[in-house]
Amino acid sequence: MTSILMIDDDVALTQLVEEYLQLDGYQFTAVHQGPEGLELAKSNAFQLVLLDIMLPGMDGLTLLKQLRQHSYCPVLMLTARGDEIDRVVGLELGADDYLAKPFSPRELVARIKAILRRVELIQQQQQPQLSSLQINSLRLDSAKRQIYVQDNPLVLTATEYQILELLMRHAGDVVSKEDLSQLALGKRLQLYDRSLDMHISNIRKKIAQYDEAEKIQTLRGLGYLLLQGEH
Amino acid sequence: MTSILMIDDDVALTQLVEEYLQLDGYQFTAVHQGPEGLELAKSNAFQLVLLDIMLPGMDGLTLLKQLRQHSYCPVLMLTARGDEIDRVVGLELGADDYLAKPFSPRELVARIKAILRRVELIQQQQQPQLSSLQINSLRLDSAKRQIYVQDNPLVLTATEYQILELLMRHAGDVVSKEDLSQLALGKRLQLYDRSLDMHISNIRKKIAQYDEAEKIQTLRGLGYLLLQGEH
DNA sequence: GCAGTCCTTTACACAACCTTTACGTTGGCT
DNA sequence: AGCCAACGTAAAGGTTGTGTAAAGGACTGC
Repeated sequence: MTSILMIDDDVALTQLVEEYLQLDGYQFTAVHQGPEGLELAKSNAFQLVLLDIMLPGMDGLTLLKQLRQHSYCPVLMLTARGDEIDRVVGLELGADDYLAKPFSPRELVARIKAILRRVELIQQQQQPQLSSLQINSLRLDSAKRQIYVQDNPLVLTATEYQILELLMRHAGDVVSKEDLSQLALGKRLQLYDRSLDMHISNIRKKIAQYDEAEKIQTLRGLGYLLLQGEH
Repeated sequence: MTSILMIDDDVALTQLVEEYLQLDGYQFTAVHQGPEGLELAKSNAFQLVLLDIMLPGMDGLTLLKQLRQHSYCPVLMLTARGDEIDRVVGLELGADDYLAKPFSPRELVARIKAILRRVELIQQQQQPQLSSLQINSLRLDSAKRQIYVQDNPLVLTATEYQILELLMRHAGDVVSKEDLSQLALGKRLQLYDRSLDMHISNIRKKIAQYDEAEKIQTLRGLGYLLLQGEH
């Protein structure tokens, strides 16, 4: 059961959110005071915290800062103002995403799911994994931190290796650019940020040296995909 | 029981509407002051709000804006003028539909039903869904975001996938063009807007590559339909 | 300092995609 | 039958996301 904690002084809003999230099968708890919320969040009993920036008693950003001393529980920030500064500060303090009020329940649910999916991806990464993996003509040797194309070792930079390993470990599934950026580059994907595209381009070039057929597929608007099996 | 709130200072009109809506089995409440209406609407006790643009005490658009900070309760705007500007502003603020006064009670009821039906569709969308689904020779794998025709994977664009998934999840039911447009294209269907028709046409072509018999049926004036079972 | 390596940004080209236009067809209606 | 609105779809148009070369920074080791 996925439990979500909402810290917001707007009681009507928390009730609305509660209805929607329970429809989606989430366990929901709301508190309306900053200090109380901090205590609950620190308990690590929740998989996700929805945090209002404007709180009576304790500012949301302060709360987030204190929470981060104890817990890496994912946090989705909410704010009444479309305030860019809060946004930047919040993301720097370790918020996982940001949503401006007013928001639609649908949008909220979508953001929540995106965060939870990414957390799951990260946890998968951390679990003991196959140290060796063969995808078509690509072979991953994670002990040696080396990837081969038809037994030719690829000369990859650290970032390129991470991206390609991610794609290989999820071969057959689409991996979104947002996920790749957060997991391999360690930053959120910004509008007009092309650096991930460049890494993909470079990886493709290096693979093509040895195997013209082995391709990273592009799924426009969705992400990248390494096809499993025959093509 | 479906409850409808009407915010309009024209008492004669609210009484007229009350008669018609009660005939149709709706619970009806009318208030004639903006602030009072806002409070009631924020309570989320109503499934739909009929909102006059011209209000004493508080402008309808202002009211809508404030309501949207707390609630995504569907709103049908009413206005005395055939004012396009109000219309655009209102829809941007998140009104669900717009009706120019004077209107016929029949038209009003039709609009109300359309909104409620769509809200229900959206709520269905939000509920946990089967990740896999077979409709005749079509198979949906929503985890992989892929649809197969007789085990051949379809190459669909994001929009085409959304449309076909919607049709598959409501196989056996007619899905209106208005609903498809709002849910898959994210915009209201405009007069002479043929883009949805084009998407349907393209989807049909792609399905026909693999199965000539599998057809999306057209129900003239109603929408599209994917037939369940044998045809 | 300088060279080397790597990541990111910039800039432009291109391809994929969505929408509009235009014209043909269909089906319900009187 | 004849009309008209709704629909089918090819082709053109416009928009957006992606591919990639080249330049710009940041960092490291010498």
